[in-house]
Order: sequence, then structure tokens, then C-alpha cells
Amino acid sequence: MPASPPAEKTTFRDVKAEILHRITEGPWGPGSLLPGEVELAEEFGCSRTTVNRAMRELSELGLIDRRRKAGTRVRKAPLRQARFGIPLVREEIEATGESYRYTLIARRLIEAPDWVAERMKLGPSGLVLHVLCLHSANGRPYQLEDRWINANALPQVQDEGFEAIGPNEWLVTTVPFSDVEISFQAVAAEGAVVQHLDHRPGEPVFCVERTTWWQGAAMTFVALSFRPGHRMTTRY
Amino acid sequence: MPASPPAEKTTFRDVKAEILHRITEGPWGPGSLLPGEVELAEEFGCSRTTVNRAMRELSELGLIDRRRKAGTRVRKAPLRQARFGIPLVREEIEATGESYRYTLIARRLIEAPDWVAERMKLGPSGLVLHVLCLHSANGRPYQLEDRWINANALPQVQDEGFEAIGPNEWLVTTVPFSDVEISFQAVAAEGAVVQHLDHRPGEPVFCVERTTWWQGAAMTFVALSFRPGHRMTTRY
DNA sequence: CAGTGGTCTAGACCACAAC
DNA sequence: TTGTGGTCTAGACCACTGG
Repeated sequence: MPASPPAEKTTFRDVKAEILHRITEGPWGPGSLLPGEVELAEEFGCSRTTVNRAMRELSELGLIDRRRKAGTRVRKAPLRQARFGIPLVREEIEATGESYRYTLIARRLIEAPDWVAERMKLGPSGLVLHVLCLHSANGRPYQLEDRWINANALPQVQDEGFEAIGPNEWLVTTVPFSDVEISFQAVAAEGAVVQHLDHRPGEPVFCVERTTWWQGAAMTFVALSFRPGHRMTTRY
Repeated sequence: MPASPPAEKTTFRDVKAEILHRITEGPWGPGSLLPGEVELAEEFGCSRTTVNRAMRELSELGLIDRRRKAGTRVRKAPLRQARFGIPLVREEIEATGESYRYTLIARRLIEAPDWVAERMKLGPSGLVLHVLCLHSANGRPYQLEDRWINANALPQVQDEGFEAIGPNEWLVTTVPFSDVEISFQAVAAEGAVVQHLDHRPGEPVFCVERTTWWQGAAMTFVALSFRPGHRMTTRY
């Protein structure tokens, strides 16, 4: 006689997919109340733990709203959130099949200018290493990196010439961080951006700024300017 | 005699925090191999399940790399990823304490122009509802919404005048979606953006484009242009 | 092949919040 | 007060993959 088929267990992925299905195409429209975990566990023939994990993940995705005693409801307006990967420039470029090149433009150890000191919340005598460098794709300018590194907190940075590798790559493998603030904006091209990035003065530039903190102190602040026409894209 | 203290159980949060601590400030530097789940469970006096959840979440955060048989390692270059919330404009504005106002500028039912048809992958005779509207904060223009809605897939949209509420709010409570593509860029101000958003021609504009799909068809495409100086910021 | 993570289970207790 | 989700446990089997 044939052995009974493996009788696959219901996985939390199965449950998650089925609930998702019922939400997007089935009977559970926006605002509706879902059955409790126990009930669903019975229906799906699995343990409550499994249902719980499925629903927890849907909750993290922002599709449902869970409250003790009140139960689980489908969100009326799904929490819209997008995740962006922030790759190393080198990887971003090489991923498209283009060749990557790094060029150091300037490197100075100085007192932080006021605006930088403010951004990084440096006290007086804020010694910083300022590095300006260019990342190119197939020989054409791709991204200009305007980097400021806290030289008091990271004295070893003074031994780095950054002739061959960018501060970006040095930092990620050397400096821990606990907190990152990142912002996107559109600015008008000027100065170094015009000079090194094939921009005409006043032309729109997509710009990313990032401050990295560790133990309450800013380790580094960077302004990244991209070549004309750059887009940052994601799907979810 | 005093009852013995509650003898708090170790939670997965405790474990997560402790591991995080050892990674960022302790002995587990980038690249190092962490103890196995069983070993950690013994050390922390909890079940393997608890350790597993803690490590799974750290893995989702991109801080550690887990592989069967190989064990768990601290990532050399932490996966950089940023999460951006995509709020309704109304909420974004009201959250800052400013007053919100909606203004309909234009509404036309037309054949999709080529560039829109391409974006939304519409076939021939792609009927779309085009809505242009403005979101203001404290009476000043804040965001211009250039919206295209698939009128074949969503015939009921033709009954909506959009005089009082924006297509944005109508859509989120009406149309399900399975897939979203979003992109950010810097563009030069022109046309309606200049006319309605206090931009001078050629001035940089921060622009978000979003296409929303359901069951393989594009439901809507929108281009959002922000007032001068707008920043999109997040922390993680 | 054997070690490590991935997941399921059945049961339990608890915290919160709606009633 | 009581129902619902949040979490822990101890044990089990399995899947992947490195050596």
C-alpha cells in the first residue's frame, strides 16, 4: 500500500500568504476584523505560534493592526513605507556592469567650519579630516563625495591617505555606529559639483546627506552629489 | 520572609540588546563568529527559541549574517538600508502643526499620453483620469500632485469629482495594491510646477514618482513635486 | 556526514485594554 | 472582568551546507 503523502505541515509562510490573499482579493476588506489566532490556528491546522508569526510579519509590513483584546484589523490606509538599500558606491556601479574608479581630489586636516561643527555637534576645537573624492563609472563622473570625519574621536584616520580607497570603504570596516541620520534633497549645482561632476551651474543635483553617530558623538558627515539625471528607486 | 523577587524571565529583547552591545562596543567585532544558539541559550538562561528570535531580528536589521552549519557572523559592512515612511500629505503637514488645504486644479478624462502609457504599461485605448492638484501648508503651496489613474481598471473613478478630497486619500481607502515602485530624483522646475509651487524656472525640485500595481496592472501613477528646499529625512 | 540554523508544536502565563 | 495578542518553554524534526 502506498505510504501516505508527506502531509506537509502548514508553515507560517502559507498562513501569511493566505491571509494576504484574503486581504487583497478576498473577503477581508479594509477595516474588517480578522478572526482570532486560536480560530485561525484551527482552520489552518497549525499551532497558534505559527499563526502568530504570520500575523506579526504582516503587522510589521503595516498591513494589519493588532491590539490586545481588540483583535486584529486590516489597516484602512496601509502604512506606506519604503526600504532603500544604501550600497557602497563601488558595488552600486559594478552591479550595473560598469567599471569603477576612485579619485582623491583633496584631503585636509582642519578645524571644522561652523556649519559642519553644527551638523556634527562638535564642541570647540573640532578637528576634522575633510576628504573630497570622486567615484566614476566607466570613466565618467558618477558621484562626488564630500566627507568630514571626526578626527578627535577617530585619531587613526590621520594615518589614512585615502589615495587608493575611499573614506566610505575605510569607515564601514573600521568604525562602528549606533545611529544614522540620512536625508535626500534637490539642490542647485555649484562649486565642486560643477567642477567635477559635469553639472552646469544651477542645474538640479540629487543629493544625499548622512550623519553617522556612535555613543552620542558624530563620527562622520557626508554629502553625496550624483551626476545629472540620477534616480533612486525601490519596489515593495 | 520576603517572597523571592519575580525572577524575571530573559526576554528576546534582553538577548537582542546584549548581543547588540557586544557587537558595537564589546568583543564581537566585524567578521567575528558568534557562539551557536544552544550555547547562548545556556549563557542567558533562556530557551533556544528566544535566542533565535533575537538573532533573527538582528539578521533582518542587517547586522549579522546567519548560515546553516557555518554559524552566525557579524557583518563586515553592515547592510545599509533606510526605511522611509510615506505618509499622506495631509498627515505630513498636520504633524508639523500647520494647517492643511487641498485645491483641485484640473481634472480630465483622456487617452493616456505616450509617456504615461509607457510608465503604466497600458495597452492601446488607455483611458486615464488625469488629476492635477495642490496641497498647501498654512496657505502656502507645499506639494503639487500630478496624478494619472487607470480608468479602465477603475471605472468608478469617473464618478469622483475630487473637488474636496485628493485622489491620494480616495485611492488608499479604495484601491488595493500588491506592488509599488517608487523613485526619487532632482529635476528642473517647469510648467505647472513653476506656476503653482513658487518655483522659478530651472530651479531644483525634489520629485517623487510612484506607480502602484495590482494583479499585474498599473492602477495609478503619480508625480509629486515639493516646494523649494524640501528634504526627506529618516533615522535608523 | 555532521553541525548549525529554521521552523513547528502544545501548553503555559502574562499584559493590556475594551467592556 | 475577560478576551485577545505577546511571549517563553522544552522538545522535536528538518534543511542546508561546510568540511
